[in-house]
Amino acid sequence: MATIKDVAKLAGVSVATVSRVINNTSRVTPETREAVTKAQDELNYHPAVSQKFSSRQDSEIVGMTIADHSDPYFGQMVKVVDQSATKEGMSLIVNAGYHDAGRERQCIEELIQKRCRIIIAHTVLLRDELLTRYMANQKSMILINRKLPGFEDRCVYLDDEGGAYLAVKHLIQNGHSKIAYIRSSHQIADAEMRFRGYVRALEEAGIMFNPALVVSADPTPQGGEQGAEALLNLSQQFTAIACYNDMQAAGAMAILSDNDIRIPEHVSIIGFDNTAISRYLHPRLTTIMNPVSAMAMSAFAIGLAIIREQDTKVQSRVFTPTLIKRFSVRDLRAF
Amino acid sequence: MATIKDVAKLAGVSVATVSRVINNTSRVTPETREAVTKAQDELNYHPAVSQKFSSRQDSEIVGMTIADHSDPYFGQMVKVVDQSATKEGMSLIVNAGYHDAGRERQCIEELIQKRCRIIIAHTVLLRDELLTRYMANQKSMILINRKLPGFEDRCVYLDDEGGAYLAVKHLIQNGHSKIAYIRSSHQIADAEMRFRGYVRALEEAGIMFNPALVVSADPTPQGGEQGAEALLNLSQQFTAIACYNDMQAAGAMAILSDNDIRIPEHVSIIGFDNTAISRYLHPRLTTIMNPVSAMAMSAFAIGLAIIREQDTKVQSRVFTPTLIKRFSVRDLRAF
DNA sequence: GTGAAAGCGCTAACAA
DNA sequence: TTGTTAGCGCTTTCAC
Repeated sequence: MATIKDVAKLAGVSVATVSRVINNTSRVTPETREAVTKAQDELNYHPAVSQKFSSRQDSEIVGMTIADHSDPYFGQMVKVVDQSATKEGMSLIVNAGYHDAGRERQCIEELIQKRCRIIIAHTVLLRDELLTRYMANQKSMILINRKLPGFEDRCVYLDDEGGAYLAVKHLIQNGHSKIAYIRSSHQIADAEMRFRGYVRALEEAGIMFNPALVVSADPTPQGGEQGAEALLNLSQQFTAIACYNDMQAAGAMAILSDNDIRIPEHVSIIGFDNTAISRYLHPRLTTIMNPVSAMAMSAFAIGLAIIREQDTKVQSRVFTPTLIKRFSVRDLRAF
Repeated sequence: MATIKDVAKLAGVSVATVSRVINNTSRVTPETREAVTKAQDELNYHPAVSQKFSSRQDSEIVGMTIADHSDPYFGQMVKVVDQSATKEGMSLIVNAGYHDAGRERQCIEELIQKRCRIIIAHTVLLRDELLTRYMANQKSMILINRKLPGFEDRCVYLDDEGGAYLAVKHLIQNGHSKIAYIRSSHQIADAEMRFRGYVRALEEAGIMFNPALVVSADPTPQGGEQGAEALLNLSQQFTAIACYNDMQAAGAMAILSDNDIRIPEHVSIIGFDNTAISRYLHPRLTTIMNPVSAMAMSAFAIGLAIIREQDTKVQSRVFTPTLIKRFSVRDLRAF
């Protein structure tokens, strides 16, 4: 691989001059520029970015940690941050932890070692203590989907409890009272919060919480299938199922349909997240809007404000989920 | 941010020693190691990776370009490469071009500038000429989903034409002859190849190709909706629709269903790619398996073999799609 | 086992 | 406008 020296030699100029034409950081005669450019592509020269910033302080790269590249939920987040970063002339690196605490930590460590200017971390398995240390040292590190005591101004998250509450309340308002819940088997905060929202909605309506109506499964379509099967095997009565997320809802719907249980005629179902898929299920799935893109944008904006030393108060931190009515919930009161 | 110097000073040793304990590249007394480690986390020191490799030749990073982070199709690819890379102790950087030729080029350029050891490029808009130049200079650059003349040994791709042929042939074998096709509006090779497969299957069966039965749309659910609407408005007769991909099929199914057209009773439908979503549509979608993961693994393996100077002949390059029968195609001959 | 010092490829200050 | 040179933070010889 050719270096700046090679280019300089071939063009008959100094490395400084080459550097100048590359970054056009100062005036250069058309002839020298020409000579340099020519040498440059004759040698197929590509400046090594890592060196570019080694002499200076900064790096112009934003780092991000997510759980899983193949999960469209994160895909959406990454896309938004990527495009925002590009707009600011920064590049993006994203590391995935795949639901493993050790890897999650390594992801963050790697971003620090790569000297990212901004770090947006979706980390769910790291202990508060460790995370606190990272946050304290990385001034432009933002947490997404997590509320860390002492760093509220750098946390962006959804009101998960409120979202689930909204979902279940919607079912109740439609006359449902025997409401099953498929929760996420992952030991993470939002799983717990959503579950609490379910319980609160029930309590508020004076409906007895029945533990037998709650099953735990992976937050995936497969999980939804298993959850629905478990629910059917219980032979408990229920007229509706609330799910941890749309993926589970998709799986559950498939199983119900396989068993000739019609949605929403026989059983109503409600999801969470408003994943792209939810609009294309049959029937189109009623769900809770999770403004992932807006949250990701906000996280990036906060990070940017920090490194630009601008006011950071403008950005939203906690996001409110909203109900998206489609066709998977039946109004029992009408009959 | 603390540097290796700071650590050395605090630990009362030389930078060389610090470097040694960090990489444990040579024996060090337990006491010095202890002192260094202590200084290290007292200062919250994280070695700057970019510098680590600046003195040497290599970088231990693999780069990848894709079209869109939010597309699960690419998410799957990225995940596989990520995990393979991690297994080899390498890290991954991925850049997305978002269906823009300029950005696509920039993505590759960036990976080169970051000195990736292996580059896996999914690039569809770059001209052969330009790509040839990159391939010639980057010996461990692999193309995915593209066949570039002269570099066949570094191209991994699917037989798209064969896949679409398979899909349409399946419809024909089930007694269909009025078969509509929703093609991708993107000007890319695989869109063209899949379309050709459709035409060839028709021709081979002696069915007249009817241009009026072909509509063009985005390779997304929205595109599928538009495509299906267009098809319905044409008021042409058809008993089946073959789609460019599963996303389009999902959108098309929703529209048909909205119009009380039953699948597969009234209209059969077949997708392409076997995206996760396809199993959860109603009815479960018959589609063509696109072994993205296997292809991505193979691409990485080829890259790895190249930098390891190992035999590269072992890996598969062209992948064969297979039919996945589910419930969206009706057998007309049975009636 | 450890340190001094050269070198990696680049930028930026300072001279010319 | 251009060249010289110090320096960025790290690794790696080569002595000791």
